[in-house]
Amino acid sequence: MSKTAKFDRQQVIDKAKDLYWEKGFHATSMRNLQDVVDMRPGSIYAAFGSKEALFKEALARYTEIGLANLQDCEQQVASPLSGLKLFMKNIVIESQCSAPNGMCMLAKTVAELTSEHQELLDAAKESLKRMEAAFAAVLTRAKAAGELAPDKDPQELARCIQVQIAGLRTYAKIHQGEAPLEHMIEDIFSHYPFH
Amino acid sequence: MSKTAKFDRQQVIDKAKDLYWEKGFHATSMRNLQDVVDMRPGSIYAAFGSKEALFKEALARYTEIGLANLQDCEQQVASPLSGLKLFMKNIVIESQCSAPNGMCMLAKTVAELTSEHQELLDAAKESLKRMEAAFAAVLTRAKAAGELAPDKDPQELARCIQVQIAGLRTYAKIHQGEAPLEHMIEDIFSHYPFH
DNA sequence: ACTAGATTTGAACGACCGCTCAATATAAAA
DNA sequence: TTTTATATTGAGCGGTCGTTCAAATCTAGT
Repeated sequence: MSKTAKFDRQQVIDKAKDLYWEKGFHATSMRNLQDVVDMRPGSIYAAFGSKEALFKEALARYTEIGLANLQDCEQQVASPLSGLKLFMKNIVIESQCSAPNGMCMLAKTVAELTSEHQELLDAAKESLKRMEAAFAAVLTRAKAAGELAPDKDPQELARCIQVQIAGLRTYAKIHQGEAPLEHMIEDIFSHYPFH
Repeated sequence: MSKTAKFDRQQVIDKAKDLYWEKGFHATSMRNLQDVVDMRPGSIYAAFGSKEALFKEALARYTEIGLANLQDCEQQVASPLSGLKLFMKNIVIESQCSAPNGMCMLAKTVAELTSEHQELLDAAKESLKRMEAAFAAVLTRAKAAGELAPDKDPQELARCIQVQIAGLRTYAKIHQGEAPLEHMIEDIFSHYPFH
């Protein structure tokens, strides 16, 4: 054998993810990335291949973390529906200031990119569909636990959640802390189509 | 006096608006713009000053058209609330294919830009607030016309409309024609907080 | 200690970026 | 017709972009 890579691949992807998330694909330059991950261009290209390929890994990592967060929320409160509510509050309210960007990185990517970067666009859409499927799974468990009326359709409600999250995060970004976000989230769960 | 400008300023702004709307601020180069407006760099800079200044005019023009569309919708159906519904269907469903980009240009801008372009960011946020105020005005008229119960708050409903539009346009972009958008819009108006 | 095979380095490439300006063209006023 | 003020042109500026690659460096196996 010989020399082994000395950087931590996951840490590098995490840092790249945060920078891409903050600035978007086009506004992030490879030189910006070189600075935050503290690697020289040759090493980055040897490890990841291209700006696009690294972005794709960042999207995958972002999705992985999002799905894990959803599961964590459900376990923390030990009830599917209130777990989902906690998840929404976390990403809509808390991540407004704590995250690199108040917007969802996946939604941001779908908004930013065109068919010029079809592969990345498709990856982002795919991840958003996986998130929606995870919401539907939570809602199915909520139904089984009696938290949700038997006539409710998890797919339809998951769709609603997805729309609300995208809408609320955009709204939060526009109104920077002046919107009654908590109340708006509570309202979603206490009225049609949930109740 | 002397020579007068031979290009149509409004036409140029409209074309610039469509390109910026399609590709976003960072992915649109001045050379792309030179091509679509058929002007040489010197003329563009003499007329508009900078890439940012032209973008700002594009945002203003986009907002102007959006507000005019809302008024048109209200007049077409001669009823404030169904006018608002028509407006939502137009921008969420029709503009998916007919417009340069399925997303709202203002929301796209708020998602894309950082404090590095604070002036443009603020202009986009301001325009979104003007749109919300216009929704509130329509809803106030709806209340006066008895289309809306007297205890409803136009401000709160306008906020809801804004959230739904941002959410639905994002959702539509992800699911490219596979989402029951018409039904989802009808649902908003036939349930809480509207009914 | 040496070697072999992998990683790391950073100068530099061609392309494109936003933008400028001296030169040229044009049309209204004299 | 000449003058004069403005509009238009496009080559090209300094800089940054994503990316490459020969050389230097490092470490596991001998």
